Amino acid sequence: MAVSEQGLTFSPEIEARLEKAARLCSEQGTTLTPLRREVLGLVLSSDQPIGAYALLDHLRRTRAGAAPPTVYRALDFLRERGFVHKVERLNAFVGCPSAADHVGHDHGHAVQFLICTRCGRVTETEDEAIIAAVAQAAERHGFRQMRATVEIEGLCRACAG
Amino acid sequence: MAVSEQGLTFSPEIEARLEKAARLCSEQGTTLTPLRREVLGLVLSSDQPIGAYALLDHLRRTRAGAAPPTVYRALDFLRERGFVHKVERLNAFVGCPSAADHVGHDHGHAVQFLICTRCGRVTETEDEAIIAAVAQAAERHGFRQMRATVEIEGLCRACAG
DNA sequence: CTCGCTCATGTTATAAGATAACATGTCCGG
DNA sequence: CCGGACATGTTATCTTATAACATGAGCGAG
Ligand SMILES: [Zn+2]
Ligand SMILES: [Zn+2]
Ligand SMILES: [Zn+2]
Ligand SMILES: [Zn+2]
Repeated sequence: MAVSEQGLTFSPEIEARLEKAARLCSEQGTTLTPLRREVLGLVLSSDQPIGAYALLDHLRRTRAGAAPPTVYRALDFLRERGFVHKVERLNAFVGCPSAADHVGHDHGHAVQFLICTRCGRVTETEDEAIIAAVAQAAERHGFRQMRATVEIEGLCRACAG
Repeated sequence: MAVSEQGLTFSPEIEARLEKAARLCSEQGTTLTPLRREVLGLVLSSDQPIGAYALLDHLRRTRAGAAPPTVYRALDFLRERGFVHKVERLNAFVGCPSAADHVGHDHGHAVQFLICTRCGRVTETEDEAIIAAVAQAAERHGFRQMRATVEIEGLCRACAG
């Protein structure tokens, strides 16, 4: 992405997603501020999960005063709205490919990640069979499930050869 | 647990599990050293997942020189042998209730945790339906799965009331 | 016996991830 | 003009984890 007076500029596809996110936010009465927009753009521009401090390094190109709370607060906002997910195994963040579909309601409780340990790429899925199996297992234990973290590690098709 | 000249002493049930673990180690040609034994005992004595630095605090009662690597190395050893698992959501460690069953081969790739967000207790399960659903989802994506982290959060039977 | 290897641990330092607490500034309605 | 809501700035600290190098016990080859 490029640096301009207005902050970072991203690829056309990502700019389009940012526009959409901005629209969704204003429909909810919230704001995708320039800071939040930049953080989301950076996450979406990464082809791998990106850590908070890597985001911070990028942010500092345009925002001298950026500090950890700067990026964590933006990430909190974006995660609450389902634009971004955290991959627990990696302590890193990915953009949600279907953020527009579930409009502002975080589906993070029903998502699974496929993490390639070779190329580092992460694929998001929403697998009904896994969701059902998890719900049943929880029920069988008398457990009132709120959310589930499902992160599958291995080799992606390309890397498995 | 009590502190003696020999290090920490645990409850009889836990001492029995430590004995068993020691036997399993020596069958594999490894050693459950006093340090590793203490760390395992501390993990088993906790009714909740315990963090590395909490373990470290306990350890220092008997080992003045204990430092982060002391506990992380012991945990690495114990995890490799399946005596201990890490709960990723909590960055904390739990004892494996079935460590003796799978003798030295870490089943951590096929385990699920039920985490109660109220009382903090964690239950380990090995649910075939979840394992199968995860394997199928991976396969459908052309993904060669190595392991899966499945951590379910909610309220346990007691806490759900 | 002693050299050199392996393994376990000690020791020091730092990296990496996350949050607490308080300050500042903008916007907007009353 | 005041006061509250919200976003961000700022400083400090906390938690989690690893890197890198040092020490020392135990053991087998020669
Ligand atoms: Zn998503
Ligand atoms: Zn790959
Ligand atoms: Zn287990
Ligand atoms: Zn509970």
